[in-house]
Amino acid sequence: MAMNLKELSAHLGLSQTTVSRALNGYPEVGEATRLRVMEAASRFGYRPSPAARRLATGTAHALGIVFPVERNVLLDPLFVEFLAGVSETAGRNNFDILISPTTSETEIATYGRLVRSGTVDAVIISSPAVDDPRIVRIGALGFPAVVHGRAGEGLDVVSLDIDNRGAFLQATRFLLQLGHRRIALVNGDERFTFAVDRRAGTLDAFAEAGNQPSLDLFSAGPMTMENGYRAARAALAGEGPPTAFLCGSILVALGVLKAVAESGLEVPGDISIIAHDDEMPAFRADQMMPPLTTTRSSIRAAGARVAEMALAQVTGEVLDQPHEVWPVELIVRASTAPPPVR
Amino acid sequence: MAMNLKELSAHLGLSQTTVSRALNGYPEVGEATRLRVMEAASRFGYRPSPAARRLATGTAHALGIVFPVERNVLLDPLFVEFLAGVSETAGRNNFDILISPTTSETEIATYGRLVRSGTVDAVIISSPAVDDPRIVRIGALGFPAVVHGRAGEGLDVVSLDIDNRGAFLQATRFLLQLGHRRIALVNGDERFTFAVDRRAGTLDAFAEAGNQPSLDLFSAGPMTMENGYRAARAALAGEGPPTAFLCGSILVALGVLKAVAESGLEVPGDISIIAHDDEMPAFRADQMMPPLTTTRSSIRAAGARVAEMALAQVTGEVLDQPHEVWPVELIVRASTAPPPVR
DNA sequence: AGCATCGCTCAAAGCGCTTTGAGAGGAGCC
DNA sequence: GGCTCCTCTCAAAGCGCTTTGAGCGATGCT
Repeated sequence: MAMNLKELSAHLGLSQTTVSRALNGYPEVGEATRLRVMEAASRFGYRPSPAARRLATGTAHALGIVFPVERNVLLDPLFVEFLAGVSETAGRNNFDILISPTTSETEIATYGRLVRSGTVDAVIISSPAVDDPRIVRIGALGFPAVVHGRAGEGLDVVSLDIDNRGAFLQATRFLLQLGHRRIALVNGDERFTFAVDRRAGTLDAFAEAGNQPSLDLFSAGPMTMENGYRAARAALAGEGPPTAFLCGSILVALGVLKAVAESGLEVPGDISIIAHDDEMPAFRADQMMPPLTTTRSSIRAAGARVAEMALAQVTGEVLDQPHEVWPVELIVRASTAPPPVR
Repeated sequence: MAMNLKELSAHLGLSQTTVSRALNGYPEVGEATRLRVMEAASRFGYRPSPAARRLATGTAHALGIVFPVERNVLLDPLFVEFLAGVSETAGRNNFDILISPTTSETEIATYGRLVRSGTVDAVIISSPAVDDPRIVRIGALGFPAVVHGRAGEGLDVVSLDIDNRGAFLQATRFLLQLGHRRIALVNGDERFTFAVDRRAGTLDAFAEAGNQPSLDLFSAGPMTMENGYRAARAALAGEGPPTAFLCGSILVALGVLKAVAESGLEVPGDISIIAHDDEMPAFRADQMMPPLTTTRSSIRAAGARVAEMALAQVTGEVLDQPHEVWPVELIVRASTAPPPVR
């Protein structure tokens, strides 16, 4: 087994106190002593036992993410990318990441367990629903948490979200300016805040321009290719088909593209497409045919920042911005054009 | 804070020993006492502190997965699905899952840290490379580990793999029987064992039939749509284009489908496609157009079994099968047909 | 010189659990 | 009754760390 503190201090002829303090950067220990301790520690490959430290300090040095085993269909590739972001900062600060598997029904209980057992110091809540009971619960518990998405109004839970509403406002505004009127929205599941916000942004643009949105062209569901395909088929087959599609993700856009192609229509000649791009490396908007116009925001960077915000709370640091909202860029590529004249 | 053992036993008028034993199912405690203890524990919502238990027993009650922050491009959606499987069994046994973020260079060190610090009781190694140093290392350490994929010969590390070689043997055999001769393989990165095995299986089928494979049609790379598309474009543009494609994943097949469509060819009339299907719920082979012929194996089920194997090692259970290899089914759907006559 | 002050170090007391070794009481046997 | 043998329970000793409160020279001030 690895060396423990007792042995190390014995080797050094110092007390455990001094060694521990030297290693943890307490000011009470002399610089010369500290150096000597540090050197010996790395020479012997000493690593304090996390369990012991945890027990003694009550801090876990870990971030918790509850992993919804069944619901993940919605998020699959996005989740990994987000996780990668969280990982990056967590790793840099020597924090572990604990994934707690759970089913929807027991999800709240799982959070409670995580919180109370002291296995983690802070919790990250991703893709919150509207009035998400998880957030309400965590808020009530007063436990360090960061929501990736929009947290309810009154709750003082730290959150980071991208400006979904602004993004879809911009995107829709752009389509309207190009002359599109019949615009289809293939949204994510509207129980989630991000989807609600996107819908709102889309409507904002119509209101701003004084145009009537065609609500029959709005749909919501899991952000998969399959659903994009299905929604687009349905929209294109209806009377008064759309001339443009707004898609919740690149995956959805892929499905839409396919449906459009099958209908013998062309992008962007007949149909314009704008998708929201979370920057999944496996699905790059600029590599699609045609390269997609997108509203872009790195979900990975968001993950990294969310982790930072969580760590800040753990260390008692005060965030000057408890609710960050990141702006989203509209990147115009080749999937948008004025609607066909007829 | 939650109640601790001391308080609970005080309430019950029993010693900590007895309460602890009652809760952990030791035989020394009377049935009546046990019931009384259990009842009180759940009534007070008592949960033993993981940290304390960890320290006392030296067992972490957690499984470790090292999460390669950069390499994940290859695996994105697959990884989540696998993780979901691991989660299921881990959760059922009250094991936590620790994700340790790492970059390729420090990956081995990360494993070492995980192993030595006692943060986890077992480690899961996914998508091993040929002669993967991680496995060699873990094998040398004698630490409980399960490899998802093929573990090197001599190393006695428990592993679970699907029969990649057999799968591609079957698939290729099927294509050969249909009359295809120029068969393209769009493989995963051939540093990984699964990809090597698939290539081998493909060659096996050619050898078995006494045919020459067209190695110029074989390619390898990340299993993304993009790469599938690129590989297929290249293959179709060359002289002596293929009449069939073998794809490493559904994603790859999607890219191939697109390239085929762009070349004005039809599936399966002009081109047959078989893909390996890991059963990602977001990309269902039977929902594609046309529904894809696949070699199918649930990566999620594999994750669940891998976790079981890891737990077994932790509890000292002996696995009668330290190297499981799961058979893979060939599911014939609508993307395969005899090659066009000309 | 005498006092307070500072810098450095230490012994010891937890943190909340498991586990060892032992004891108390009852049953079973001669 | 006296003995052993179970059954059930307990006190106490860790697990490896942090942290409190104290001690002990050396330094600075009057």
